[in-house]
Order: sequence, then structure tokens, then C-alpha cells
Amino acid sequence: MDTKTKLISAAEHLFDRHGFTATGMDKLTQAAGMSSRTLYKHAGSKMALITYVLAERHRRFQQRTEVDSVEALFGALEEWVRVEGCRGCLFLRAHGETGGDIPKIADAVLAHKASLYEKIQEIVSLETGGKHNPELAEQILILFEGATAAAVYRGAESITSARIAASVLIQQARA
Amino acid sequence: MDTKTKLISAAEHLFDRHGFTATGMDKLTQAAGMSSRTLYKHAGSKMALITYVLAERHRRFQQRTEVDSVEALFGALEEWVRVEGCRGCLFLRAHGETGGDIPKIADAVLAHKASLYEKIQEIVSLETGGKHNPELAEQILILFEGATAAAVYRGAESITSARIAASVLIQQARA
DNA sequence: TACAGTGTAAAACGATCATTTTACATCGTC
DNA sequence: GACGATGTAAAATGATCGTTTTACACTGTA
Repeated sequence: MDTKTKLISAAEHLFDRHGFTATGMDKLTQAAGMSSRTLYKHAGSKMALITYVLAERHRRFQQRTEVDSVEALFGALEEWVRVEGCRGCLFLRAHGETGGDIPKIADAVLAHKASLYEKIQEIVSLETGGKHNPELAEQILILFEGATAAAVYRGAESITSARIAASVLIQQARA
Repeated sequence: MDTKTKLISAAEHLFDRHGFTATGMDKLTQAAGMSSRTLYKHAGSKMALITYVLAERHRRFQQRTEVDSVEALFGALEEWVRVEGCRGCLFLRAHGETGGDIPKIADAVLAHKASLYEKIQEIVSLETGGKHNPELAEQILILFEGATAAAVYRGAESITSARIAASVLIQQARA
């Protein structure tokens, strides 16, 4: 694995488990198995490293949510949690830690969430026979967001609950 | 207002707007209008101050959610966001910043969420004619959690969406 | 009037932080 | 075989962190 990839991967892991600010550069260099000089050559700064991590996270998230049904969307979330654990949305956590005060991070969060909402609108449209239904899409988005948050303290079963609720709402909209 | 109350109130405001770690003791003393010596006499430490803030937050949250219908529950959330803004659940944010590594904080989060879930179970039971329905309660919890999270980037309207979705689920369960 | 309680202002503490620097090793390539 | 790129190890930098300390002022009460 190439150096920068290894760095971003180690950083994502530590940021996710212990938080962004709580993770110092010494922990990062140690986990990535490289000197701080190499780390700074590749990342530039801690803030830049955070944005790299978020970009990588977004890429992987989009890849995993290439689905065309609400069932599959929540299935993808279940799979995500099974593989990566449930510590809440890393984008919202980054936003929360910085109070939305760092533009680079705030932008990354908004872009990620906008793309999620668009994806859900796409799926909802497919499910309801091509109809444009932004309100229903927002409800599914809220279930997705809520399942991610609730899974932190209630475990992966909350995703099943959300999936069932989403199915009911879709069914209701078809009638 | 007494000194400790003023301190906790100022601390809650700063923690909520800028995050826990990002808020230094100098900002806290300045905002609370007191010397660091007085702050430490009343709070003991920053970590203790955080738990005081969470306790006060929990008290106010419970007071505001003394309701007996799902409609009123989401109405209370709308009111909360209107008055206090929408920067996400402060408990989950505290949990996220510390990675769940600090027991005092992790416990406060779990207790707060457990009490929220119990409250929702109560309301759901009232709404469905005394029936015990933990699955439905979890779905409402997820909508509540999701609305709180989504409001960070989509504004207060997401709470309306969640309220409507919750009504549909309740209606469905009554049939 | 003496005193305990509660406060301020500001310096000092040691630790930790992100970042930079110095000095040196390895390796593929022209 | 010189060289530029890429790496390590480790010390130094200056800032900032949470916390403690020193020295002093005000206030109500016995």
C-alpha cells in the first residue's frame, strides 16, 4: 500500500475511534508507521489530513451505496456498520467538533449530505414510479440519519427498525 | 443568577457552538465573567464542567419533552430548535469527541438516551391504546434522532418531515 | 474589629500540541 | 558513481492547554 493511502487509512481509523482533536500527531505517526516528517510531506497539516480522510470516507460511502431500492440502501448501511462499526456519522462528528467554524470541513459535510439526499431522491423516484417526491425522500434521509445516530447507543438493530419504517412510508406513498 | 449557574450556562453555550475540546478555559472564564480560580472552585475541572453541562441539558430537555403525544413530541423538538438552535445532539457530540473513552460522559449519554427511549415508549403506548410496542417506539426514536441530526444541515423543516412520518407510522400501527 | 467566605487579577506550572528542523540512510536512475 | 527522491530518527520550536498559585479586595456576620 502506498504511503499516503496508508496514512489516510490509519488516520480515518483513529479519528473515528477517538475523535479528531483527541487524536494527536504522535498517535497518527505511530499508527501509520512513518515519521512525522513523512506525514507532513504527504498531508501538509492536520486539518488537511482531516479533509483527506473525509474525502476518502465519502468515496467509500458512495461506492457502498450504489443501490436502487430503499431496502438495499438500509442493507448497505447494515453492511457498513457490520464492517466499520457504529460510531456515528464521521462528517457530522467533524462538523460538531469544529462547531462548523472551519469552512473546508463545513463544505465537505454539506457536499456529502447533499449527495446523500440526491441519491435518496433518485431511489425514491425509482420506487414510486418515476414520481418526484422530495418530502418522502427527506423522510427516508431522516430515517437513515437517525439509524446511524441511534446505532451508536442501541446497536445495529436500529437499522432494521429504520428499514421497516422506510418500507412502510414507501408503501404508503405508492397507495 | 448564582455563580455556578452562570458558569454552566455560559459553558453550555460555548460547548454547543464550538465544541468541547475547541473551547478553552480562557474562553470559558471570559464568557462566564469570572476568574479561573472561581471557575475551578465551582467546577473542579473541565471534565467535571462538561458533566455538569450535560446534566443541566438533560434536565431542561426532560422538562421540555413532558408531552403525551407524538405530535407534541416533535412540536417540542421544533420549539427546542427554534429557541436553542440546531447543532446536533450535544450528548452524541460529547460522546463522539471523546470516542466514548471517558466513562462519566459515556454514562451520561447512555442514561439520557435510555430516558428518551422510555419516554417515547410511554407516548407510543398512550397513542396505540395501552399496547406495548417497543419496535414502533424505536422507529419514533430514530425519527427523532434523525430529525435532530438532519436539522444541522437541512434546517428546522426536517423536524416537520419527521413529525409527518411519525404520524403515518402511528396511524399504521393503530389499523 | 476580627474573621471567614467569596470574589478578582495575573503570573507560573508542567504537559501536550502541531509543526519544523537537523542529520543521516536507502534506493532506483541517468 | 553521482544524484534526486523518499524515507527514518529524534530533537527543537513556539504556542496553547488545563490547572495551580500568589497576592489582594470586598462583604456580611459574630
